[in-house]
Amino acid sequence: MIDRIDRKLLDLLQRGGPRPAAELGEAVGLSASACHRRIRALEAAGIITGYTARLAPERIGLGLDVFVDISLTSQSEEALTAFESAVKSFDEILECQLLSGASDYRLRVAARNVADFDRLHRHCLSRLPGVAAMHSAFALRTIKAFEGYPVPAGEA
Amino acid sequence: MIDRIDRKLLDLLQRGGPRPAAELGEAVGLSASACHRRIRALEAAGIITGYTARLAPERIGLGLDVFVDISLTSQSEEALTAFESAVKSFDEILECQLLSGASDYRLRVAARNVADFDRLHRHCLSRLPGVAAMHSAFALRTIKAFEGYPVPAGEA
DNA sequence: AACAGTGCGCGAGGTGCTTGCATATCGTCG
DNA sequence: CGACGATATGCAAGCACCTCGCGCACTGTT
Repeated sequence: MIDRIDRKLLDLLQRGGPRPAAELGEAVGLSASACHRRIRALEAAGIITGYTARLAPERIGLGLDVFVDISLTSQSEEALTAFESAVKSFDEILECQLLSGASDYRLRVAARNVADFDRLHRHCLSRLPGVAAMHSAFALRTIKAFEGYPVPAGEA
Repeated sequence: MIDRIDRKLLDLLQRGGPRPAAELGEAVGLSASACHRRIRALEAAGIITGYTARLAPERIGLGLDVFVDISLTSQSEEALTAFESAVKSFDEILECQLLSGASDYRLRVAARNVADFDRLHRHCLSRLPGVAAMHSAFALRTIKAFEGYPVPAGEA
Protein backbone atom coordinates (compact mmCIF):
# COMPACT_ATOMS: atom_id res chain seq x y z
CA MET A 1 0.00 0.00 0.00
CA ILE A 2 1.35 3.36 -1.03
CA ASP A 3 0.98 6.05 1.59
CA ARG A 4 1.62 9.74 1.53
CA ILE A 5 5.33 9.35 2.16
CA ASP A 6 5.79 6.92 -0.72
CA ARG A 7 3.94 9.25 -3.01
CA LYS A 8 6.20 12.10 -2.07
CA LEU A 9 9.26 9.94 -2.52
CA LEU A 10 8.13 8.81 -5.95
CA ASP A 11 7.40 12.37 -6.88
CA LEU A 12 10.84 13.52 -5.81
CA LEU A 13 12.61 10.65 -7.48
CA GLN A 14 10.75 11.15 -10.74
CA ARG A 15 11.66 14.80 -10.78
CA GLY A 16 15.31 14.15 -10.10
CA GLY A 17 15.33 15.06 -6.43
CA PRO A 18 18.43 14.77 -4.27
CA ARG A 19 20.22 11.43 -4.53
CA PRO A 20 21.54 11.08 -0.98
CA ALA A 21 18.92 9.25 1.03
CA ALA A 22 19.62 11.48 3.98
CA GLU A 23 18.29 14.51 2.14
CA LEU A 24 15.38 12.56 0.74
CA GLY A 25 14.56 11.46 4.24
CA GLU A 26 14.69 14.99 5.50
CA ALA A 27 12.33 16.07 2.73
CA VAL A 28 9.75 13.49 3.72
CA GLY A 29 10.36 13.45 7.45
CA LEU A 30 12.21 10.17 7.74
CA SER A 31 15.65 9.00 8.71
CA ALA A 32 18.07 8.05 5.97
CA SER A 33 17.79 4.35 6.64
CA ALA A 34 14.01 4.25 6.77
CA CYS A 35 13.85 6.32 3.63
CA HIS A 36 16.25 4.02 1.88
CA ARG A 37 14.29 0.98 2.94
CA ARG A 38 11.11 2.39 1.45
CA ILE A 39 12.86 3.08 -1.83
CA ARG A 40 14.17 -0.47 -1.96
CA ALA A 41 10.68 -1.75 -1.28
CA LEU A 42 9.31 0.34 -4.14
CA GLU A 43 11.98 -1.10 -6.39
CA ALA A 44 11.24 -4.65 -5.27
CA ALA A 45 7.53 -4.09 -5.88
CA GLY A 46 8.30 -3.21 -9.47
CA ILE A 47 6.99 0.31 -9.07
CA ILE A 48 10.40 1.86 -9.62
CA THR A 49 11.80 0.10 -12.65
CA GLY A 50 15.15 1.83 -12.79
CA TYR A 51 17.11 5.03 -12.78
CA THR A 52 18.07 6.76 -15.97
CA ALA A 53 19.90 9.87 -17.03
CA ARG A 54 17.80 12.49 -18.71
CA LEU A 55 19.39 14.23 -21.67
CA ALA A 56 18.82 17.60 -23.30
CA PRO A 57 18.04 16.59 -26.89
CA GLU A 58 19.03 19.94 -28.34
CA ARG A 59 22.42 19.61 -26.68
CA ILE A 60 23.16 16.49 -28.66
CA GLY A 61 21.94 18.08 -31.83
CA LEU A 62 18.42 16.70 -31.87
CA GLY A 63 16.43 19.86 -32.34
CA LEU A 64 13.47 18.37 -34.12
CA ASP A 65 10.71 16.31 -32.59
CA VAL A 66 8.28 14.69 -34.99
CA PHE A 67 5.14 12.63 -34.60
CA VAL A 68 4.43 10.23 -37.42
CA ASP A 69 1.03 8.62 -37.82
CA ILE A 70 0.99 5.51 -39.92
CA SER A 71 -1.76 3.25 -41.17
CA LEU A 72 -1.09 -0.15 -42.66
CA THR A 73 -2.39 -1.78 -45.77
CA SER A 74 -3.24 -4.94 -43.90
CA GLN A 75 -4.32 -5.66 -40.36
CA SER A 76 -3.24 -9.27 -40.47
CA GLU A 77 -1.22 -10.66 -37.62
CA GLU A 78 1.82 -11.05 -39.84
CA ALA A 79 1.62 -7.49 -41.11
CA LEU A 80 1.41 -6.07 -37.62
CA THR A 81 4.27 -8.20 -36.36
CA ALA A 82 6.49 -7.33 -39.28
CA PHE A 83 5.80 -3.66 -38.88
CA GLU A 84 6.41 -3.69 -35.16
CA SER A 85 9.66 -5.56 -35.28
CA ALA A 86 10.89 -3.15 -37.93
CA VAL A 87 9.95 -0.26 -35.69
CA LYS A 88 11.88 -1.75 -32.80
CA SER A 89 14.97 -2.16 -34.91
CA PHE A 90 15.42 1.56 -35.56
CA ASP A 91 17.05 3.53 -32.78
CA GLU A 92 15.84 6.74 -34.34
CA ILE A 93 12.25 5.76 -33.57
CA LEU A 94 11.92 6.83 -29.98
CA GLU A 95 8.50 5.46 -29.17
CA CYS A 96 5.63 3.75 -30.88
CA GLN A 97 2.09 2.98 -29.88
CA LEU A 98 -0.93 1.43 -31.42
CA LEU A 99 -3.85 3.82 -31.20
CA SER A 100 -7.55 3.40 -31.12
CA GLY A 101 -9.51 4.89 -33.96
CA ALA A 102 -8.39 4.19 -37.49
CA SER A 103 -6.04 1.38 -36.42
CA ASP A 104 -3.12 3.70 -36.66
CA TYR A 105 0.29 3.50 -35.26
CA ARG A 106 1.85 6.62 -33.91
CA LEU A 107 5.55 7.00 -33.51
CA ARG A 108 7.85 9.71 -32.35
CA VAL A 109 11.22 10.33 -33.89
CA ALA A 110 14.00 12.80 -33.18
CA ALA A 111 16.05 14.45 -35.89
CA ARG A 112 18.80 17.04 -36.03
CA ASN A 113 16.87 19.28 -38.42
CA VAL A 114 14.57 19.11 -41.38
CA ALA A 115 17.25 17.76 -43.67
CA ASP A 116 18.02 15.06 -41.18
CA PHE A 117 14.36 14.19 -40.94
CA ASP A 118 14.41 13.72 -44.66
CA ARG A 119 17.24 11.27 -44.19
CA LEU A 120 15.24 9.46 -41.53
CA HIS A 121 12.27 9.44 -43.79
CA ARG A 122 14.20 7.71 -46.51
CA HIS A 123 16.36 5.54 -44.31
CA CYS A 124 13.87 4.35 -41.69
CA LEU A 125 10.29 5.29 -42.32
CA SER A 126 10.20 4.30 -45.97
CA ARG A 127 11.54 0.89 -45.03
CA LEU A 128 8.75 0.05 -42.65
CA PRO A 129 6.74 -2.76 -44.22
CA GLY A 130 3.07 -2.58 -45.14
CA VAL A 131 2.59 1.16 -44.81
CA ALA A 132 -0.51 2.51 -46.53
CA ALA A 133 -0.32 6.13 -45.43
CA MET A 134 1.97 8.25 -43.37
CA HIS A 135 1.46 11.68 -41.89
CA SER A 136 4.04 13.70 -40.02
CA ALA A 137 3.49 16.51 -37.55
CA PHE A 138 6.37 18.59 -36.29
CA ALA A 139 6.52 19.74 -32.72
CA LEU A 140 6.89 23.49 -32.94
CA ARG A 141 7.29 23.98 -29.23
CA THR A 142 7.21 21.91 -26.08
CA ILE A 143 4.87 23.42 -23.54
CA LYS A 144 5.29 20.67 -21.02
CA ALA A 145 7.89 17.92 -21.11
CA PHE A 146 7.36 14.63 -19.37
CA GLU A 147 8.57 14.78 -15.81
CA GLY A 148 6.89 11.81 -14.26
CA TYR A 149 3.49 10.40 -13.51
CA PRO A 150 1.21 11.74 -10.84
CA VAL A 151 0.98 9.04 -8.20
CA PRO A 152 -2.59 8.29 -7.19
CA ALA A 153 -3.30 7.54 -3.57
CA GLY A 154 -3.37 3.99 -2.33
CA GLU A 155 -2.27 1.67 -5.04
CA ALA A 156 -0.44 -1.68 -5.05
CA MET B 1 33.26 17.17 -28.55
CA ILE B 2 31.51 13.90 -27.97
CA ASP B 3 33.53 10.87 -28.90
CA ARG B 4 32.67 7.22 -29.10
CA ILE B 5 33.16 6.65 -25.38
CA ASP B 6 30.83 9.49 -24.43
CA ARG B 7 28.21 8.15 -26.76
CA LYS B 8 28.39 4.75 -25.18
CA LEU B 9 28.23 6.26 -21.73
CA LEU B 10 25.19 8.32 -22.62
CA ASP B 11 23.57 5.28 -24.12
CA LEU B 12 24.18 3.22 -21.01
CA LEU B 13 23.05 5.95 -18.66
CA GLN B 14 19.87 6.58 -20.59
CA ARG B 15 19.02 2.91 -20.51
CA GLY B 16 19.60 2.61 -16.80
CA GLY B 17 22.98 0.93 -16.95
CA PRO B 18 24.96 0.02 -13.86
CA ARG B 19 25.32 2.80 -11.33
CA PRO B 20 28.82 2.07 -10.01
CA ALA B 21 31.28 3.99 -12.12
CA ALA B 22 33.67 1.09 -11.96
CA GLU B 23 31.29 -1.11 -13.94
CA LEU B 24 30.51 1.70 -16.34
CA GLY B 25 34.20 2.17 -16.88
CA GLU B 26 34.68 -1.49 -17.54
CA ALA B 27 31.88 -1.39 -20.10
CA VAL B 28 33.53 1.42 -22.02
CA GLY B 29 37.15 0.51 -21.37
CA LEU B 30 38.01 3.17 -18.83
CA SER B 31 39.01 3.30 -15.21
CA ALA B 32 36.41 4.27 -12.65
CA SER B 33 37.84 7.71 -12.07
CA ALA B 34 38.21 8.61 -15.73
CA CYS B 35 34.73 7.37 -16.39
CA HIS B 36 33.35 9.40 -13.53
CA ARG B 37 35.13 12.50 -14.74
CA ARG B 38 33.59 12.18 -18.17
CA ILE B 39 30.16 11.87 -16.69
CA ARG B 40 30.69 14.99 -14.62
CA ALA B 41 31.82 16.81 -17.74
CA LEU B 42 28.67 15.74 -19.57
CA GLU B 43 26.61 17.04 -16.68
CA ALA B 44 28.50 20.32 -16.61
CA ALA B 45 27.99 20.72 -20.35
CA GLY B 46 24.25 20.49 -19.84
CA ILE B 47 23.99 17.32 -21.87
CA ILE B 48 22.93 15.25 -18.91
CA THR B 49 20.27 17.29 -17.17
CA GLY B 50 19.58 14.96 -14.28
CA TYR B 51 18.83 11.50 -13.05
CA THR B 52 15.30 10.34 -12.52
CA ALA B 53 13.52 7.22 -11.40
CA ARG B 54 11.46 5.52 -14.03
CA LEU B 55 8.11 4.17 -12.88
CA ALA B 56 5.86 1.43 -14.18
CA PRO B 57 2.60 3.32 -14.73
CA GLU B 58 0.43 0.23 -14.50
CA ARG B 59 1.94 -0.51 -11.09
CA ILE B 60 0.63 2.74 -9.73
CA GLY B 61 -2.74 2.14 -11.27
CA LEU B 62 -2.30 4.20 -14.42
CA GLY B 63 -3.29 1.69 -17.03
CA LEU B 64 -4.59 4.09 -19.63
CA ASP B 65 -2.51 6.30 -21.88
CA VAL B 66 -4.39 8.86 -23.93
CA PHE B 67 -3.42 11.39 -26.55
CA VAL B 68 -5.64 14.43 -26.75
CA ASP B 69 -5.51 16.75 -29.73
CA ILE B 70 -6.92 20.18 -29.12
CA SER B 71 -7.53 23.17 -31.34
CA LEU B 72 -8.32 26.58 -29.97
CA THR B 73 -10.95 29.09 -30.90
CA SER B 74 -8.42 31.87 -31.07
CA GLN B 75 -4.76 32.02 -31.96
CA SER B 76 -4.17 35.26 -30.14
CA GLU B 77 -1.19 35.58 -27.86
CA GLU B 78 -3.42 35.79 -24.81
CA ALA B 79 -5.41 32.72 -25.76
CA LEU B 80 -2.29 30.65 -26.24
CA THR B 81 -0.76 31.84 -22.99
CA ALA B 82 -3.90 31.18 -21.02
CA PHE B 83 -4.24 27.72 -22.47
CA GLU B 84 -0.63 26.83 -21.84
CA SER B 85 -0.54 27.97 -18.27
CA ALA B 86 -3.69 25.99 -17.58
CA VAL B 87 -2.05 22.94 -19.11
CA LYS B 88 0.97 23.34 -16.88
CA SER B 89 -1.16 23.55 -13.78
CA PHE B 90 -2.58 20.04 -14.14
CA ASP B 91 -0.35 17.23 -12.96
CA GLU B 92 -2.49 14.74 -14.83
CA ILE B 93 -1.36 16.27 -18.12
CA LEU B 94 1.95 14.55 -18.65
CA GLU B 95 3.19 16.39 -21.71
CA CYS B 96 2.02 18.98 -24.15
CA GLN B 97 3.35 20.22 -27.44
CA LEU B 98 2.32 22.66 -30.08
CA LEU B 99 2.19 20.93 -33.43
CA SER B 100 2.54 22.09 -36.96
CA GLY B 101 -0.45 21.68 -39.20
CA ALA B 102 -3.81 22.84 -37.99
CA SER B 103 -2.33 24.83 -35.10
CA ASP B 104 -3.18 22.08 -32.72
CA TYR B 105 -1.92 21.25 -29.33
CA ARG B 106 -1.32 17.65 -28.48
CA LEU B 107 -1.21 16.46 -24.94
CA ARG B 108 -0.75 13.13 -23.26
CA VAL B 109 -2.58 12.18 -20.11
CA ALA B 110 -2.53 9.11 -17.92
CA ALA B 111 -5.63 7.69 -16.28
CA ARG B 112 -6.44 4.68 -14.16
CA ASN B 113 -9.13 3.45 -16.51
CA VAL B 114 -11.88 4.71 -18.75
CA ALA B 115 -13.97 5.94 -15.86
CA ASP B 116 -11.01 7.83 -14.52
CA PHE B 117 -10.41 9.36 -17.91
CA ASP B 118 -13.97 10.60 -17.78
CA ARG B 119 -13.13 12.25 -14.49
CA LEU B 120 -10.04 13.81 -16.05
CA HIS B 121 -12.11 14.92 -18.96
CA ARG B 122 -14.51 16.76 -16.72
CA HIS B 123 -12.00 17.93 -14.15
CA CYS B 124 -9.08 19.00 -16.30
CA LEU B 125 -9.70 18.98 -20.00
CA SER B 126 -13.06 20.72 -19.91
CA ARG B 127 -11.50 23.51 -17.87
CA LEU B 128 -8.86 24.38 -20.40
CA PRO B 129 -9.69 27.81 -21.79
CA GLY B 130 -10.45 28.58 -25.39
CA VAL B 131 -10.89 25.04 -26.65
CA ALA B 132 -12.68 24.77 -29.99
CA ALA B 133 -12.38 21.05 -30.57
CA MET B 134 -10.91 18.11 -28.77
CA HIS B 135 -10.15 14.63 -30.01
CA SER B 136 -8.87 11.75 -27.89
CA ALA B 137 -7.02 8.66 -29.01
CA PHE B 138 -6.37 5.81 -26.63
CA ALA B 139 -3.13 3.92 -26.71
CA LEU B 140 -4.12 0.31 -27.16
CA ARG B 141 -0.63 -1.03 -26.83
CA THR B 142 2.88 0.28 -26.47
CA ILE B 143 5.17 -1.22 -29.06
CA LYS B 144 8.18 0.79 -28.03
CA ALA B 145 8.51 2.90 -24.92
CA PHE B 146 10.90 5.79 -24.72
CA GLU B 147 14.29 4.64 -23.55
CA GLY B 148 16.52 7.50 -24.53
CA TYR B 149 17.72 9.38 -27.54
CA PRO B 150 20.17 8.00 -30.03
CA VAL B 151 23.32 10.08 -29.66
CA PRO B 152 24.65 11.32 -32.98
CA ALA B 153 28.38 11.41 -33.49
CA GLY B 154 30.35 14.55 -32.79
CA GLU B 155 28.11 17.11 -31.26
CA ALA B 156 28.68 19.91 -28.76
C1' DA C 1 -4.09 -6.95 28.96
C1' DA C 2 -0.75 -9.45 26.41
C1' DC C 3 0.93 -10.36 22.04
C1' DA C 4 2.47 -10.61 17.21
C1' DG C 5 3.39 -7.59 13.22
C1' DT C 6 4.99 -3.59 11.15
C1' DG C 7 7.93 0.24 10.66
C1' DC C 8 11.14 3.36 12.77
C1' DG C 9 15.96 5.29 14.42
C1' DC C 10 20.64 4.28 15.58
C1' DG C 11 25.15 2.70 14.65
C1' DA C 12 28.97 -0.12 12.59
C1' DG C 13 30.95 -1.95 8.53
C1' DG C 14 31.65 -2.04 3.74
C1' DT C 15 31.21 -0.04 -0.83
C1' DG C 16 31.65 3.41 -4.06
C1' DC C 17 32.50 8.21 -5.01
C1' DT C 18 35.87 12.08 -5.23
C1' DT C 19 40.13 14.37 -5.82
C1' DG C 20 45.33 15.24 -6.06
C1' DC C 21 49.22 13.76 -8.47
C1' DA C 22 52.29 11.66 -11.82
C1' DT C 23 52.28 10.02 -16.48
C1' DA C 24 51.13 9.15 -21.36
C1' DT C 25 49.39 10.96 -25.70
C1' DC C 26 48.57 14.24 -29.20
C1' DG C 27 48.89 18.59 -31.57
C1' DT C 28 51.48 22.77 -32.14
C1' DC C 29 55.09 25.88 -32.46
C1' DG C 30 59.75 27.25 -32.44
C1' DC D 1 63.03 17.68 -35.82
C1' DG D 2 62.68 18.44 -31.00
C1' DA D 3 60.30 20.68 -27.17
C1' DC D 4 56.48 22.39 -25.03
C1' DG D 5 51.54 22.83 -23.63
C1' DA D 6 47.04 20.91 -23.26
C1' DT D 7 44.20 17.14 -22.49
C1' DA D 8 42.99 12.82 -20.58
C1' DT D 9 44.22 8.79 -18.11
C1' DG D 10 45.34 5.55 -14.01
C1' DC D 11 46.44 5.13 -9.25
C1' DA D 12 45.63 5.73 -4.51
C1' DA D 13 43.92 7.94 -0.33
C1' DG D 14 40.21 10.22 2.07
C1' DC D 15 35.57 10.67 2.65
C1' DA D 16 30.69 10.39 1.93
C1' DC D 17 27.17 7.32 1.40
C1' DC D 18 24.83 3.06 1.43
C1' DT D 19 23.56 -1.22 3.87
C1' DC D 20 21.99 -4.04 7.36
C1' DG D 21 21.43 -5.88 12.11
C1' DC D 22 19.50 -4.51 16.37
C1' DG D 23 16.32 -2.65 19.78
C1' DC D 24 12.19 0.07 20.41
C1' DA D 25 7.61 2.25 19.61
C1' DC D 26 3.09 1.83 17.78
C1' DT D 27 -1.04 -0.58 16.07
C1' DG D 28 -4.48 -3.97 15.73
C1' DT D 29 -5.82 -8.46 17.31
C1' DT D 30 -7.11 -12.14 20.45
